[in-house]
Amino acid sequence: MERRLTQRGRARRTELMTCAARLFSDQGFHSTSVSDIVNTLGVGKGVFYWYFPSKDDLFIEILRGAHRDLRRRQQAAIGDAPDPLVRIELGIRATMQWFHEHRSSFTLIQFARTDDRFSEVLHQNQEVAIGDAVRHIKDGIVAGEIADQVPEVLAEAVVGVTERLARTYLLERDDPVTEVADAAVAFCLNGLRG
Amino acid sequence: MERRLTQRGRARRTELMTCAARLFSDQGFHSTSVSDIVNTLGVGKGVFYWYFPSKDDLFIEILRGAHRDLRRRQQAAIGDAPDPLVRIELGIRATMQWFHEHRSSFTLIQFARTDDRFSEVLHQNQEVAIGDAVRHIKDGIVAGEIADQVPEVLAEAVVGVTERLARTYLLERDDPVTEVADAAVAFCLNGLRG
Amino acid sequence: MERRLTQRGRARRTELMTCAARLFSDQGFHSTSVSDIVNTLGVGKGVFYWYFPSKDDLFIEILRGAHRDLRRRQQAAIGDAPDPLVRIELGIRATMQWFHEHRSSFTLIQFARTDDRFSEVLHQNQEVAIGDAVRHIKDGIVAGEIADQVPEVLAEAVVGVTERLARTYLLERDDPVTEVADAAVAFCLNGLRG
Amino acid sequence: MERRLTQRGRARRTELMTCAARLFSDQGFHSTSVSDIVNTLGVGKGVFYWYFPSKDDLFIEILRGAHRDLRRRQQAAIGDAPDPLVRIELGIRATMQWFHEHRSSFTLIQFARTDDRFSEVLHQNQEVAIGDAVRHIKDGIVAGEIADQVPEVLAEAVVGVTERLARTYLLERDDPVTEVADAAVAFCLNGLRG
DNA sequence: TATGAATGAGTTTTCATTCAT
DNA sequence: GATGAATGAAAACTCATTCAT
Repeated sequence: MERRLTQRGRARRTELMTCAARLFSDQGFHSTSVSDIVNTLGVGKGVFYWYFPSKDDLFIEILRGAHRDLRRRQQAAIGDAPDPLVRIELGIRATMQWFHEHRSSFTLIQFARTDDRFSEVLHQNQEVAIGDAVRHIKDGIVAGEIADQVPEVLAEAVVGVTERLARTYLLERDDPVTEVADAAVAFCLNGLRG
Repeated sequence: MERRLTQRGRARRTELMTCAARLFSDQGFHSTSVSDIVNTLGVGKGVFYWYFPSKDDLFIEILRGAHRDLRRRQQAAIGDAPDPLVRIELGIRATMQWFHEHRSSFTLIQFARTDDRFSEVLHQNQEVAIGDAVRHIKDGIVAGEIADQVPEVLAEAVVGVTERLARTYLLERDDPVTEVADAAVAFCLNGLRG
Repeated sequence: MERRLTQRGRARRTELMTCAARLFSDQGFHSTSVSDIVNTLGVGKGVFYWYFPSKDDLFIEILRGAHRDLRRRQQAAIGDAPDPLVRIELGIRATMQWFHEHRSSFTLIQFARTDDRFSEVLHQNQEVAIGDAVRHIKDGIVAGEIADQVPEVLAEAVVGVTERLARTYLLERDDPVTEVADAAVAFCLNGLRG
Repeated sequence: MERRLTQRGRARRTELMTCAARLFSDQGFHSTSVSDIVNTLGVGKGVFYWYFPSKDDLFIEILRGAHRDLRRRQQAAIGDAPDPLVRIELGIRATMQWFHEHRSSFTLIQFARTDDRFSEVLHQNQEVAIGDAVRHIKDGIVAGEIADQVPEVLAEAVVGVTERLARTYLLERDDPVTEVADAAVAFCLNGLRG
């Protein structure tokens, strides 16, 4: 039941999502109750169900928002750079930067993968993301800059490196983003060139 | 409170762990209740708590067991191969093979990362695993076969590729292990050589 | 987490306390489950935990309330009677009367003493009660009406007599309060005079 | 089903009772499980049910034993002293001494009073104890040494003082027995003389 | 006698969701 | 729009007791 919200209503909604995202990533989705969320904001429980049909739906919206944001960032960074390898490099760097600025979203995405109810949502987004990378890789193969391997697999590998380094060095430690990005780019470009 | 278990007791315990691991990975940790586990085995609820102090503890034991097993497999595969790059390749292949045979454990590990109560356990094991890889990489650098980069970072990258490809192609799809392993090895060795 | 209760909420809360107190004293604390309480009132189980964080907390509140009430009664009865022995007599009589009207509270207090989780609460209150009596006794000693013994010990003795007679004759039998009070007063005043 | 026990069997039984009594008084009856008891002794659970039909029965036996022991002590102390007041004094002192040496039993008795399943057992014993005291008091009244009041009530008062002082000064604090006994005796004899 | 294994009803507590006001 | 109250199924865990060996 799509609600038509007033100005103030939209603010409330956003407030709820931000607060929930923080709690989810701090304490985990399961350990955060709807009560926790509304208590943190100091509002009644009805408020929550006025804006969201369920806790799951809220989480899904958060996920969708995060992915939308990340993708926007990647596209903005890549712009219209002509060289495929450069596009990939810019994509990796933008991703790192975004993970760095949105640690909590990162955690949420990791969790969502482990729960069937949410992994579905991720898949859609993942496919888009991988699809983007695949296009650049295909271009690179055509241009002879990238080894002639299955592009999807190469894309997955790049994503694997990026996420892993992000988790280890940006989340668990707090290393400088540029250095981590440098390392990811170096490893990936070598991996791609073959 | 360490219990002295009989032959039969040890069997039960193992039975519980196996059953729980399967359920956890099929339905998720939170969606699997202790009742589910004991009902699946057709035993009373007390049985569970005779062997494990809590659901969390059981899970932790499962995690520990899985990591122990994986590591044994890696070490067995690597044997005493002299060349660092070969060692790494053998490690990657063994890991892929193990992930393929123990999909459920793989899922559990992914989940464990998202919950503070369990991630701690993983960290200890991860450090061991990364440590293993780092040693080979250092050897490779000395031998001039691997680019002179921070060994830990390279190790993380290799693990990132391996896990990502395993998840996408072994779990979500059901592709042939050798091919997936080939791809991972190719990408990683290129990435390492720099 | 202090809740802001409405008129109706406060009524429910009181209802729960009254009902629980009765059940606890009739069947014992351990033999009364939270289910018993909510079923008796014909409400859902969540109601209980909306008003009290735990069964233990509820019991502690009941204890606190009882003691507060008893003390008010004693102070009202004593008023500003000038003579120390008279004050003590009025205190004993008020206590007897209160025990008579609140048999259930009496039972609860007896039980609370046997459990470490609750005895602590009692101690605080007991100290207040003994403190009251001690003051009168000191006055009595100064006035030469009471033997020059350790006031605290005398106070404890008076309390011992009062509680014991209350239990035996008011709870177990159902003797007339005034007679029991007369007996307690007589014995105590003689004991005090020395 | 009365068991005929071997020498060793009787020892085991006693061992169980002693151990249980200590645990019950330390942690409370309800908080001590049969498992706690057998684990403390390092034996299997079957042992318990070989010697006792149930946890309740064990507790009742402990209570009976304690009272039997206390009474023996009182009678031994009183001996054949001719004067009623002296007999009472000796009884009080013996009781204090016993409470001092058997704090744990004291705690158990207090608890037993709050549970219908056990209070019955106590009542039988209490009546015996009060009966003893009543006899002395009647003698004292006849001899003109004690005020002409209802003997049962006076006996209860004496018991009330004794138990209260024992609890406060022997259990909660750890005051010297003789002094506490002196105080109890003084207060009671004055109370009785009228 | 003794042990470890098993039972299962029962307990406290949580929490997503709904409802009356 | 918003609140506090209420629901009730379900979860984790306990424990006196019984049983097979």
